[in-house]
Amino acid sequence: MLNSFPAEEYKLPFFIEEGFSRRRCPSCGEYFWAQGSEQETCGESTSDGCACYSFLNNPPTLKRYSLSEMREAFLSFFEKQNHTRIKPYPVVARWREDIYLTHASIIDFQPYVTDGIVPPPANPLVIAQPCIRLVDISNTGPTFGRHLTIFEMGGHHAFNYPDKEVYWKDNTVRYHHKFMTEILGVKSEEVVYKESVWVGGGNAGPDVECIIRGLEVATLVFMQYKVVNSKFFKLPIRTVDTGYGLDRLAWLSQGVPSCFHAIYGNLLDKIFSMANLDKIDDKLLLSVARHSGLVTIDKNANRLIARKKVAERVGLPLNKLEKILTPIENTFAIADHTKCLSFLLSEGIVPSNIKEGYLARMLFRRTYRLLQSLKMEPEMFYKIISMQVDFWSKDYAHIKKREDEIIEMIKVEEEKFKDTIKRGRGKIERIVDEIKDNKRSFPNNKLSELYDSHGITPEMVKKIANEKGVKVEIPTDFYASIANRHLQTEKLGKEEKILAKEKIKIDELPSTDLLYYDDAYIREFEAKILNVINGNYLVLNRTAFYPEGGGQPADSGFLLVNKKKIDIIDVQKKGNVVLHEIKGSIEVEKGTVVHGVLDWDKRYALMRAHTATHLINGAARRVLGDHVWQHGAQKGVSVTRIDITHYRRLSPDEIHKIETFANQVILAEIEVETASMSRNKAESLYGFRLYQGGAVPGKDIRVVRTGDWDVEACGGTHLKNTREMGFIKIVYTERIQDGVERLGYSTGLQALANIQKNEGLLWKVSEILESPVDKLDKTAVKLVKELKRANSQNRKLIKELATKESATLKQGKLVQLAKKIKGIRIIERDFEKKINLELMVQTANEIIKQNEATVALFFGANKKTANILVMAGKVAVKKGINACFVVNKVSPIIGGGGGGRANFAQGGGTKPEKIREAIQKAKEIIEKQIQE
RNA sequence: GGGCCGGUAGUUCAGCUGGUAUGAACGCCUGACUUGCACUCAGGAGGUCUGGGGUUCAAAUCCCCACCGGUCCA
Repeated sequence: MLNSFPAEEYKLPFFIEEGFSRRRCPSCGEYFWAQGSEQETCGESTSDGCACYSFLNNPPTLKRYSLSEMREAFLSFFEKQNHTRIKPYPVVARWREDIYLTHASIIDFQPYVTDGIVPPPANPLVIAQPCIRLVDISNTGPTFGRHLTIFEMGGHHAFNYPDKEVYWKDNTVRYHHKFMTEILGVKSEEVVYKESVWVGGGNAGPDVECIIRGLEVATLVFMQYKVVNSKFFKLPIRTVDTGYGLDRLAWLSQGVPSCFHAIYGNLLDKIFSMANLDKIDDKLLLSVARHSGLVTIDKNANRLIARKKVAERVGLPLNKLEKILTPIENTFAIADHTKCLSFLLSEGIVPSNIKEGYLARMLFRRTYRLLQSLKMEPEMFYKIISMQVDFWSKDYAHIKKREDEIIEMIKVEEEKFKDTIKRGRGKIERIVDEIKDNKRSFPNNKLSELYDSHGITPEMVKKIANEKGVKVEIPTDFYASIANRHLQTEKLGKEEKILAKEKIKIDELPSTDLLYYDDAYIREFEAKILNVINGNYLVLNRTAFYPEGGGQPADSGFLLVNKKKIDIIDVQKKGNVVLHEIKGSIEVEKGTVVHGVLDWDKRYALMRAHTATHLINGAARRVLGDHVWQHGAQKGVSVTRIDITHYRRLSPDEIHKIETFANQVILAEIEVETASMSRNKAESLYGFRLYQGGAVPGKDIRVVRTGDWDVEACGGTHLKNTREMGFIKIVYTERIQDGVERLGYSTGLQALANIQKNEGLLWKVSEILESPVDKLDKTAVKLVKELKRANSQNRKLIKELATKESATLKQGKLVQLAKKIKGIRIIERDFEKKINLELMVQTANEIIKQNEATVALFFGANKKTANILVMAGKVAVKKGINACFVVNKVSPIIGGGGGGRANFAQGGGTKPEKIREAIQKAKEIIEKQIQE
């Protein structure tokens, strides 16, 4: 991988004109451009210590800007420079398959714009994009706001096409410089440009980082390469990708101790006072802030090492600084995380244990722990979230609309987390108690298991163990070892299916004309054969066969080729070409005209299913809330399913409501309209709700709209009108993941069939129970009650029987079977064909209870099996009886095995005819045991 | 998308190298002693060991499937 570009790449006319010169930082060794002769180092407050922040209490700007003022200054400046202002995109990147969250402004335009598939919404453009970067989560706080999990990136972007140049490196830097100096009023010689290389998201290019008074405030990236296997390939479109840290710029202009002070102002003060941190030594805070650039927590450097450096410079003992700073940093993090959560949840992320939902859960749990560490009550969480909602609604109105849902989801999360903690505590206590009893140390593998499988952090284990006086050592590489564990399992699980596909040069074939998009109701069509691949894949110039896609299975049917019927067994789309897989193989000339006929019953059922999916989705959103998104779907002829995000199990009421809503739409006879339109238009008309089925590729998007009920980007075939569906019935629901509910449903006659099936079942049960259907619930309750009573009575009876049985034995009716040797009674009893092990055991128990100097030798045999049971009282065991040994030795005679303990053992076998022989042998062994 | 853990009394769990659920604690019921702090003591009730298959003489325990839940990572 390239780690530097030639110096030429950075030698811009602007630098030469303005008297900038290229220098090398003696501290970090990197090259930079600066104007004045005074600038010796790169001027950035790095972990190498090239500089510290000199803007604190001493901002270089003409005035102080709040974040929203800074945003406006940035946007309007670039508007004046002929950039079009674009509305921010969501923080959840639903239009992309490769990532969950928007972590830079350029994300909005990848991959379609940067790859040249779709034109940009404007060119050049300017945007202020809220971004989420959870990779920086451990730095959020300790770096005083240089890192944030949520921040706003100002970006002015230009997309340069081979035939249309907008602007490139030189102008980009000129714009930047103009903004910093003319608008913000920073002195020109205070702006330092550092050379660097930017690689990310499969793209790369040179970039310059802009440093002012120690703080990096912007990165200007010149994206011009695609990275494939560590090699760079020139892209046809060169993209100006700039990122201005609007939060950092606000910080710079205010000169306050931290970026959090700059962003949140009064809100931060309130959180501080909620955390009982009213008396903060501002002087100390500022002097720590000056050196906070030294701190960066990553895999190589931990919090303590960074803190040590700061402590040295501030001149305080490490532990004292640690004690003062930790609560402050935690409060910073709380301010940041609660904002991040508000944004995430407002866009319908449901906390769960998979995908983006997991990120929300992780963020929640981290914040919750931070609150605990500050001894803040959980109610504070809600208060702060509400404060955040109000604070940000001024600029992002949609957040306020979702406030109730946000609070509800946090409530559910809190309950879940409390449960986890409670369970965890119990688990730890049990382990610790056991360790204490055995005086062993806490095993490390237990620590990993607790964390990995039960979500219990080693810190929590340590705390609880310490309370109980057991020492726990957390290995320093604990989290690394967990990561390692996952790497290993990942390797094992990665058994990629290599589909040995024949090498078809699909790209060279003309794209298939898709008749089903012109009219979804075409059942028969004429087409020409363009190609036959491998003898069994037909390529036609046009087709009405729908290829598998968007959760809709492929059509089936047949083709008439030279009057011969050929069955279509699968249809797939590769690129723009539809492949028809046929049964068997065929030899046919190219250009032959064929007649295609669809299996219409199947297709029509799938159309109903597909439209039904949109209805259910719309209904679920109305019943459950706006956080509901489609998480996946599979259409079927008899049952179709949709997975939706929701934070709770669906109640029967909710299911019925969804069902009712969907049926009301059917009765309302709503037209289903499909339209193809440009991505930009579709997004601006309907918003990102479109992407229910995930990211959709391509320049143009097919939009399926069911009145006001539902709008989705969808490539499937749909009914013309909802009335054709007839009827819809939800037949099952299940929870496939925490936060994801699956709904299964059928339409039309199939729905009726499903109901009839269930009704049939009801009738059958009613017949069996001899109870009318409407009384079945009561009958069932009664029956279960009775069954329980019968069971317990049965147990009682067995006990009673056992008592009687033992009494009989004692009375001597069967005394001939009892034998006394050295004071030990051997009671032999044949239960014959009535082998009831429980009765045998209970009877033996009773006998032993009466006289511990007894050995019970019970047995029974029916046609199939034989059983032997030996039980010895305490006295008998002391005399040397070992029931287990006896049964073990004897059971093979009856063709089986057996075992147990010294006082009790049972065995059996499949040769009942040999039972007498076995018992004889058993007696011999027992007698021998007593003799010895 | 991948991995790990679990489902046993009303509750939290033990038992799981197959062999009696004498299961434990808390809760519940009855009685005694007390009448104020998790009172104490004596006794008792309470289980189709999530469901369905399989292996076995024998399955809560081993194997497979389904359902329900927990958790870590991308």
